[in-house]
Amino acid sequence: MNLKDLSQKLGLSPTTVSRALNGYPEVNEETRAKVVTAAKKYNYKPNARAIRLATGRAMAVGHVIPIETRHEIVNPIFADFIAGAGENYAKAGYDLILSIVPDGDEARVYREMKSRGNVDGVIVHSPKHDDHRIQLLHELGLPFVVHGRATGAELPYSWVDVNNRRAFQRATEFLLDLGHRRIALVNGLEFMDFAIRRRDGYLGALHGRGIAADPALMHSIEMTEGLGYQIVRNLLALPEPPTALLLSSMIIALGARRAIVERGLTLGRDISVIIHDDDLSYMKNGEDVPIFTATRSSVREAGRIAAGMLLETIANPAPSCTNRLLEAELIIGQSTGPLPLRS
Amino acid sequence: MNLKDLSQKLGLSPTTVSRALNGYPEVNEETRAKVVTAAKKYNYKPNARAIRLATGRAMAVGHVIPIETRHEIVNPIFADFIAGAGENYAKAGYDLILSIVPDGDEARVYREMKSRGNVDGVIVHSPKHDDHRIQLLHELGLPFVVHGRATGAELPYSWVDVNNRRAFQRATEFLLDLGHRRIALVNGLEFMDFAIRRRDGYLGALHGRGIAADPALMHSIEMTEGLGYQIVRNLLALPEPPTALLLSSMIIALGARRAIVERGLTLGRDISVIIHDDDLSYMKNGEDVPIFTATRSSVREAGRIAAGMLLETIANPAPSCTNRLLEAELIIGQSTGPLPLRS
DNA sequence: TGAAGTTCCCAAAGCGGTTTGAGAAAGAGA
DNA sequence: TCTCTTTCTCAAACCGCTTTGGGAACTTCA
Repeated sequence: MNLKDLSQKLGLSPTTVSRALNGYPEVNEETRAKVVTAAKKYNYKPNARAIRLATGRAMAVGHVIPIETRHEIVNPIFADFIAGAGENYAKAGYDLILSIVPDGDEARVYREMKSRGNVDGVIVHSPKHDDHRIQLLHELGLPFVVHGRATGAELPYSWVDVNNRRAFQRATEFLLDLGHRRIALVNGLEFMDFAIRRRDGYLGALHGRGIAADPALMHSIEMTEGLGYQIVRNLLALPEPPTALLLSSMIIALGARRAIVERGLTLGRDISVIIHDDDLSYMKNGEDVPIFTATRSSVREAGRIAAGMLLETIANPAPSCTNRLLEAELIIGQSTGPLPLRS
Repeated sequence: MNLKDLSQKLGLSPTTVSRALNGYPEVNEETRAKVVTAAKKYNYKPNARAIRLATGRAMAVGHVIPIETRHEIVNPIFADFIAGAGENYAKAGYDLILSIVPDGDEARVYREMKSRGNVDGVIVHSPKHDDHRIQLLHELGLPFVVHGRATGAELPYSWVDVNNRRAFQRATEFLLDLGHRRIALVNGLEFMDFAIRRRDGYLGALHGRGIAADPALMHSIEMTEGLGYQIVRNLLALPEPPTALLLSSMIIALGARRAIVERGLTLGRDISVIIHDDDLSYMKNGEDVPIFTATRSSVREAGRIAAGMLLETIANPAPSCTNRLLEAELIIGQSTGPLPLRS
């Protein structure tokens, strides 16, 4: 059942039927009612392919997700981010096109999306420091919103980000207030923009109290359970081990906990841990009582916001940019405590 | 730059240019070469929207991912499954359209995909026991491949699945061989098909040794860390606690480990644990040495296979069905050991 | 009564490709 | 030389919708 069939059944022209269904004012309300009920009756749904060609809009947004090449790791936060974003797309009648692309091959994909015209805009995931993709998308004229920021981009652009710097500064200060002085940082890979900001927050807090950062306590890893375990095990084996850990993700924390337990230490008593919690649906930081003290910010909410911004940009391609800086809340859990007395 | 422009520059008709680029035989090789180089020079990429309308193919595959409504949980295996599937789609020039839909609302989405024609086929995720979606997709005539199976569907259909029953039977037998008799099962929700099969495998192994299943040791939960923790904590607090655990996912296992450690027990010595490991990229079961003894099967590989099957079905819509049953390997890790002597 | 608006609907031209059916040019066979 | 193929190219139709530019019928106003 297509527009032509339907219009014939109604004894109207395709034009009128199309206008009636799309809410144009130049059609009699009585006629419109007839058309609408007929459309429902015959279960008429306009062909998406035809609409796209006729309107020149793809009615789709692209999410280009880089996959870490060496270990082929897909960042697990994507599932929740996309779940949030998807809600908005569905409401607006947009499709979500997912493209999982090896690290460094994204430029090609963006160019192709632009020239083939199968998306109206894209969400940029996992921005690196000084990310070249922003420049490219500007040149291509493809609307986009960045999840995160890319320090160093000279042109303005739209983004949604967590205040990573402040979150890690606060977390560090919280540990300092508890008396900790040897605080280790287990960060994500520090060519990622978020990781740089977190390190800055950590260093800022230490500096504010006149404490020198110890490079032996600062690590930058891919955020997996296994690496979290290894790094923390090494840290605990140091002659002067840290008394507190600042961990960039829940998954690192799971490995860290394994290392801590293995060494016979008790979380929150022998050693304090603060994590950053993206509030992933399948990996909650405790159901009622938080397990870890954490800086929390829902990545799903970020997805919702980013999608909303992108749809807005597509609908109204003004040259202006919107930014949204989300503050992480500091959740006090059971994994932090005062500096233990020397044993 | 569109087909018309390009053909004018070449002094050829759009027909010839189109045919040259699409490899039709009725065009002179010399002409074809000219066309191809010109296309490259002017960076001509055919408009995806026009191709779709003209050919009647959407050049896209839909993944409808149900979101558990109460807790809004997105199954974390999707990220890896889709990463695997995406490789195949990219090669074939297909887009991957992701649709995250509240539990139970999938039927509407499938119908809409069919009538709007924005996909050529779909992958069915998370089949339930006697899943109605299979019947629906048959009626709609939309090509599909199921990741998993749905016991009770009367018509044949294509699927890729792990041999869940055998995996859990082997795992249970392995524990029995180690002398364990009180083996607990912490399964996924048992309206999910995979969970039913796993339970059957577990029960089959017990039955094979003449051991009665104890309902107090069998649990069915949403697979989260938090619930894994709660259930295992309760199990360990029983007057006669289990000496071994069979866990349906790595994430449950993380919670289980927390409960075990909290109780002061040592994994693999005081209590044995076997998990099912989907080999998620960000949640490996140990880098070199496996942490948990596990039945392992790569969900990413399953994604690759499912995508390949679907593309095949779309290209060649024969009435036949393909099935692929993947055997999980049993990985011996450090989390299992012989039944400890009575303390 | 005639002119000027309104209101409602339609024919036709698009969007940018693919595909059909046919024709011109070149080569082969008689 | 003429006819029949084969080879290559093209004009035009088509995919299913939107959108432009009228135009008929009906009001309103002078």
